[in-house]
Amino acid sequence: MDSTFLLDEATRTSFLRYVMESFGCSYICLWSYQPHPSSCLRFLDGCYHEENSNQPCSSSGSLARRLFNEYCNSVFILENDISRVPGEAFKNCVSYMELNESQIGRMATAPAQMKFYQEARIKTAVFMGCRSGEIELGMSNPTMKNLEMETKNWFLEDFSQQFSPQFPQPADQNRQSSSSSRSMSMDSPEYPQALLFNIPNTSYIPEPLKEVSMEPALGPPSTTISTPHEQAMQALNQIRSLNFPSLESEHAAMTRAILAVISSSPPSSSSSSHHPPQHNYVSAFRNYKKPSTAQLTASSGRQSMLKRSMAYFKNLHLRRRQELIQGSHPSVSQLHHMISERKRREKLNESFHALRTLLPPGSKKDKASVLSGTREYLSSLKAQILELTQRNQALEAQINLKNEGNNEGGGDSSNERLSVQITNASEPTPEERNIDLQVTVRADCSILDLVIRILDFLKRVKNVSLMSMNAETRMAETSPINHVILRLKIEASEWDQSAFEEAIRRVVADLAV
Amino acid sequence: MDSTFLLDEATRTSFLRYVMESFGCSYICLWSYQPHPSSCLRFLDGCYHEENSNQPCSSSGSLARRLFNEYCNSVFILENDISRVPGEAFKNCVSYMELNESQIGRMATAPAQMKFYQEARIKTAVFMGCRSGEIELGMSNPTMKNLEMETKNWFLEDFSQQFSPQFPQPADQNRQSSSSSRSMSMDSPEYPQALLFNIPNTSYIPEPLKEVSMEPALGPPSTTISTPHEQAMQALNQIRSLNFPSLESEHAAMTRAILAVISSSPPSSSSSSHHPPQHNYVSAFRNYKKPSTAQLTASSGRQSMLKRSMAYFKNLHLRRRQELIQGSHPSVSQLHHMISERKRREKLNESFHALRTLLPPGSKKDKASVLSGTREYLSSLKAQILELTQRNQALEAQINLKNEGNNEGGGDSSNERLSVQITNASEPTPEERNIDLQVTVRADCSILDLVIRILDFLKRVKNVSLMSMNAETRMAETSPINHVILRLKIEASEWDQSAFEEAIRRVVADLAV
DNA sequence: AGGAACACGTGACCC
DNA sequence: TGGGTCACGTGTTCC
Repeated sequence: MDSTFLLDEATRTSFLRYVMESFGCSYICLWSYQPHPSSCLRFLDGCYHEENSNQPCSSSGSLARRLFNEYCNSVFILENDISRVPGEAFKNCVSYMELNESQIGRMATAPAQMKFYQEARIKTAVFMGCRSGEIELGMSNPTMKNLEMETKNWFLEDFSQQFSPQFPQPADQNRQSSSSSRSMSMDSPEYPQALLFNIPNTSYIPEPLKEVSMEPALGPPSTTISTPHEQAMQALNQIRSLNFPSLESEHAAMTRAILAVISSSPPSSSSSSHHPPQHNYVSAFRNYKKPSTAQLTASSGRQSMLKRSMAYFKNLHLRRRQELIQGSHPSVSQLHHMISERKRREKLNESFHALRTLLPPGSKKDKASVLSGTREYLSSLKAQILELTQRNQALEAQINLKNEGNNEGGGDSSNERLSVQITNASEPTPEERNIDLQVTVRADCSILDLVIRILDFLKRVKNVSLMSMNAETRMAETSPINHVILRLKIEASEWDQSAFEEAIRRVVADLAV
Repeated sequence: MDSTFLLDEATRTSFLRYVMESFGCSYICLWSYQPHPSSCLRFLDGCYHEENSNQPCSSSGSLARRLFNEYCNSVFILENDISRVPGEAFKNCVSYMELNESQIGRMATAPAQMKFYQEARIKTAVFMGCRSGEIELGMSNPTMKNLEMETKNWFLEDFSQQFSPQFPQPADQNRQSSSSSRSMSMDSPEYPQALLFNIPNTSYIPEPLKEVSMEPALGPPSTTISTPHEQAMQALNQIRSLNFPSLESEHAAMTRAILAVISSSPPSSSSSSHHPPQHNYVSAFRNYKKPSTAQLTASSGRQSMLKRSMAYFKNLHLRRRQELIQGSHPSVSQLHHMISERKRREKLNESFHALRTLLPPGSKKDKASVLSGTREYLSSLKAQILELTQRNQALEAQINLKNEGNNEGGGDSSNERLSVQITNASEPTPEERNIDLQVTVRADCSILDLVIRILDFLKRVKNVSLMSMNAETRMAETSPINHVILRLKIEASEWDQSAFEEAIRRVVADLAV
């Protein structure tokens, strides 16, 4: 959820307002952590939406709104020994913390804050902590089912923590403590319309839907419903399927809505620029796969979050309906699954990105190319290593024993008295090649003679010149080891390596006793 | 489609029968290419399903069935100059070839074949060529829309060819030649039920559906329908949605059906073993991700094809409905998209497999691990290379310029052509000392000669033995620099170093021009 | 337009 | 039985 804090101001405000309207919560606040003077949380962004029904809306802004503004101007010093909100979720790194009415009354400390909660009739408040600070949202209505899942799906990021947060509950509470934090008092049944207070009346409902939107007027209570939860859900669904009779229409409406909200660049009042069904949603949705400007703040920037929101909303209605059919289990399970899958994908993509940074630059950026490119690159590296190691072995053999016959038994791999090896010192070209000729004689012969023989022989061979050479005698337990390495340049178009090797072998054969 | 030929007999037979029933075609034949005696196509597998309606079904099998069997026993020699079916699609590597009634009458050559076509009232025949042979299927009903796409989706594999096959059409034809091979004569309107002749009656319809299957009896002709295509489609959809009232039911029914067919191991008559809703579908669907037995015949084995079929059928109904809404274009486009995506995925997975073979064995097999493992491995290889190269450089530097500053200034400190230096390699003792003899010749002489001279001289000197030596030619701007370093052991109590040096100098003097 | 590439949500499967 | 992995079909964006 840190990415919410990282959004630019316009997008963030729009996003928050949209989230608020979608959830039907009364207010939403971003509390930003600021270490400067002393560790504290300060208001970063947020808004409050008033119930326009039963409130004696005074001249300029209601009392609740004034209290909200005052609350927002408060600063919350973080202290270790006091449990208060906001602050508690941030301090303890609790990603989700849901409080009921009595709890918020107990944990609120600022005077304006407490008065605001009462005046706005806040029944449930949620505090979500992250590295950047804390997100607070509250609602004055019966909470949605699985509010935790819904909010987490919006704000997401580290979902690896457990689902039922064990935040430090205030010890005393006389209400029902039904182990699940979703427990909610349903004693004051509000009008279900208030749940989505903004959807039916605001003007961003697409035109073709307005005619039919009010037709089936909230059918009779009907059909015995058991739990309050199901009641709420039923009401919610009725509202949704009431305003959006068909699936496609709802998708279109949602899409248009979020686009209208998002693409309004100035974060001014929420009631302007309502007619853009012209497809100018260029602001936040282009640059689909171009995070090339080295931004990449979190693993998923704003685009990811916005697109995620879109997709989420598209499927919300479907999931809701299915939820009604077979209880809440598949939904929470599904959401869990969905989020896990997202995580998996993100992980995989990160790996892809990481991998491609290791590849030689200039290669294609697409996923398949990364894979095949990696394959080639890997084999080339392996070949290079092979070449280097054997070259290194030659050099090391040459130097190691420069000092003295030092180490253990082995020495060379073979136990023959005479060993002649030829390796390519560099990539051979048709008309020229550099080779390393390595001769090892395990016998008590004079290395002087050995070298002279070889050099004499080389002198008689045409087109072969000596680039450099190296010779030494190393003492082993049985017999001294005479080791000669010569780098030769062959300037011949045709080159019989095995014949050359055999010739060398004959030249020095009788020295190997 | 070669994979169809590669299935084991039981699965293949079941699969073919299922395809046949799904498409509502009358018969289906696999013609296998056999080069042995002479290039020919022979019957490999297939079956014929009779219209059970208006045929005077004689004692044991109808006339059409006997003709079909005779047709299957025919052998089709492949000849270059004759266009006949089967054979034409295989010869020309045409992956899809759709013939109408008059065309099959013209291109059929075997007598039994021709009679069978007539007797069974085959209106459309499709021949699909592949490397293994040819797949033929025919139907006596108005063909489905986009038959080509449907069949290709079943048999798939190389779909990269163009969509409208330009197979060698028989030159003469007096019917409508409407450019698209989908054109079909609709002059004999059959009962729409015949399209899926088997579904409503066969016994593998799951029980809970049978009660409702006949309820809404094929509503009135109603609702002005324009083209024959739409007419057929509408009928088809009515049938489908008539027998399977809900989507989920259809999915379940399809699943159960294909499982029942597939899991019957003996390929006997199609009416046995009908009650296995017990989940024993172990035969073809386990080993979901274990092609580890080095089989992997084609890029997609039997499991892939079967699962593909399942998924296809699940979505068929949906696509049909959508097809009705917005014409045929999105369907063909969608299918294309789908298949391309499949190809892309297969490619990616192949890359994954290939990559994982390059990784050090014993690492995890899962995709993310392959990626991250590759990342580590790659960095480790890179580090190894870096280490090796700089070790190499160090070694080479150590060898090359054992002693003095060679590089920047003007090569060696002295500008003489010949330089002979002697330094103590270790602390000399009275009776033995190790010295480094360093000879540098700035002239275009042969380093070979230089070394030989020195060694020859050393050989003649008593009490001096060669421990190790090193020689190389380095290119400088003016003339090449020949550099020889020898470590000598002197076993003499008295040692005149300057005399020795002078002797060396004389030995190589004339080489320094 | 039309292919290529990607991300998404979902069903299935294995441990 | 749930977390993790995979493949699938689809929507979307870029070229």
